[in-house]
Amino acid sequence: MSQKIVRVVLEAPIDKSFDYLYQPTKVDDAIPEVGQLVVVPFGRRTVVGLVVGTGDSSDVPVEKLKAVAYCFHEIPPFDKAWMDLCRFVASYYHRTLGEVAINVLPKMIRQNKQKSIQKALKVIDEPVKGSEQQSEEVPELNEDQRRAVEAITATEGFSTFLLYGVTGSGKTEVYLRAVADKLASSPDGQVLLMVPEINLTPQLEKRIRSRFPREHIVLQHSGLTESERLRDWLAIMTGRARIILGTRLSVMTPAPKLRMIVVDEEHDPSYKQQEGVRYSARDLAVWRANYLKIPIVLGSATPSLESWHHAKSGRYRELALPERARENAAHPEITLIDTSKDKLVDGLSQTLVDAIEKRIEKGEISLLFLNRRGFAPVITCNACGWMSTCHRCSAYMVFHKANRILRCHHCGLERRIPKVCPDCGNVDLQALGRGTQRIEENIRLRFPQARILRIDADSTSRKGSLQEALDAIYHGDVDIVIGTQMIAKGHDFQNLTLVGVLEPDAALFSHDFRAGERLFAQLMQVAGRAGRDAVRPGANPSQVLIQTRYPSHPLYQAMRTRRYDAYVSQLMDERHMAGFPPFGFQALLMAEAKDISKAMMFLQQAKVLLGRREGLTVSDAIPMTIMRVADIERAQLLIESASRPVLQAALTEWIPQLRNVKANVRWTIEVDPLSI
DNA sequence: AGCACGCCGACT
DNA sequence: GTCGGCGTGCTC
Repeated sequence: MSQKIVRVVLEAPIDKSFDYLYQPTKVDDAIPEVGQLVVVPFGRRTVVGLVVGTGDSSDVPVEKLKAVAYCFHEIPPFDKAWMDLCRFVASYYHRTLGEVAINVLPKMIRQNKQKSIQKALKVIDEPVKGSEQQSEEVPELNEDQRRAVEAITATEGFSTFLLYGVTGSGKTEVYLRAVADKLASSPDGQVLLMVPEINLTPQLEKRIRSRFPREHIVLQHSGLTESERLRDWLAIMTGRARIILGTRLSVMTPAPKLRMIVVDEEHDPSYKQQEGVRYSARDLAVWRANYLKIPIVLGSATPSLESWHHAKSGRYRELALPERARENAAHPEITLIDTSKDKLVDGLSQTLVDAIEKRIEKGEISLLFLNRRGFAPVITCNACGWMSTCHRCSAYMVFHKANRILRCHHCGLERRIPKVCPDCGNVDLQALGRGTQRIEENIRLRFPQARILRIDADSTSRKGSLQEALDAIYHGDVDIVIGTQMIAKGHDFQNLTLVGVLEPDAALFSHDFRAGERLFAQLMQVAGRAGRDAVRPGANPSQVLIQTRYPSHPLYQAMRTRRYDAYVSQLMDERHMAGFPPFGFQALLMAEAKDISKAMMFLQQAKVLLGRREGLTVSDAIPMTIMRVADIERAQLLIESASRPVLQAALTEWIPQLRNVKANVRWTIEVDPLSI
């Protein structure tokens, strides 16, 4: 009996494996091992699957068994560590193993493009041609940097470091030294360096390549062509690639000799996958490091509250870089413009207009930062500053235009919009965060002679257009740059000496409890765009002007004094009181249907199924106004617990029951949602 | 997830 | 009389 049974998982929401027969076709065709990729017939189609077990018998009647169509023998089987990573992701985010494991593979493999795979395998066999010498000079470390590097390199086994330092404090140099140390002490080891968005930080790749000219360095991000992605992925999984520089998706690469992980800008929301399997790449990186017993470095000027919390509790080791690495690198001067005194005219204060004029005269560039991210509007009183808060959970209630009501996205409470301000009786209640569209037109009117450049998702959709725009700034071909958060990251520009922040307040009073944390991070980053080496002959220091109605708000005060820690401790208190992360854990059940009532009915049924549980809070079903596609309506149910195990146990029991509900809605569970 | 099968409404 | 809507069930 030479026929073997192989158990295979497939990319489908079916939580079981399927058995197949395997008959060797050639003499050298070995039986597939656990971790091997195979191609199998499944229903009417042929799909790629992952072998999770082998055996001599099956519970399925032999006549029902089909044969494995093809085994990827040329690709080594995945190791146990990678399989366990996928298993963890599947269980934590409540997906099937097949969905996770197959979903993270390069498209070329998922689609079984054998010719391309053969070609890529040939390419990675060729020796890497690196340049001969190190072209970048290695900078001296300051005292704090040296201490950080020593702490990291002295570590054996698992440890999470939080490298906390402002822009310009030299975090990158610490990463590079630690990487150099790891690669030297582990001749066949690999290191993974994660960044939020690689196309915005091309200079990091350059710097790594010149620092490690002889090493095999590969990229993993969604901007690569499919054949590049495949080639580099194979170089990783065969252990040839030594340095992996990638975005969130690189956390799932099957590096067999991983010795260290770095997560730069660990607070950045783009580490959260927002489609398919909605994982947090930062959290998975920590899990992976723990599993592999290797060190991991999380770096940020504005750490996430989760990481901050762990650093304070001693679970992470905090390494602070309080100083700027280069002595002549001055901080830009941050000034708050009180818009209750300096009134906005179509979004611009006189102080800002004057400042821009001055820069144009001197031939310097102004950057106007517009935080246009889709905030659901909160109702506010212009006279006394009252806000539409939910009296049940102290979150902000959101204005729903369609039926003209206020709704709390946290508990589901609904309320009529008050006709007058409940605090002062003023009749002039407004939706906060409106009117940003007019600002750009207004700027063009005010500065008709200025060369104005707009940088946002629309204006940079064409490949290379962002680079062109950045080049224009670099060469001084513009006077005023107007941009969204895209421009907050990446290069700093010598001749960019003024940063104006136009409408930041909406984020202060967002229904999204993470908005304040994110705004702070963004403002710090955008402030860093102003020329850092401000000590040029005869130059004034760069200036950051923030227009706000609430200059005494702790966020802005912390901004002005650069004391993130002061603001964080206030945020921590708020989160603690509300039971929000990092003090509580959340999951969202989201339902989509053509008819909102269908989605709502499904969620109500789901809530009944979940029942009442000790330590678990379940909101009402909440209809959402943010609709992705026309004709599709969304609603959601929020599940919270102070205990992760309690939340996870409830989800594990609940989800199989949900699968049996026949309500004809699309639904997904999101664990640890970024916003609710 | 796909994909087929199956049972009820407006069309050549 | 058929074409096609989407509810239901299965895939080794």
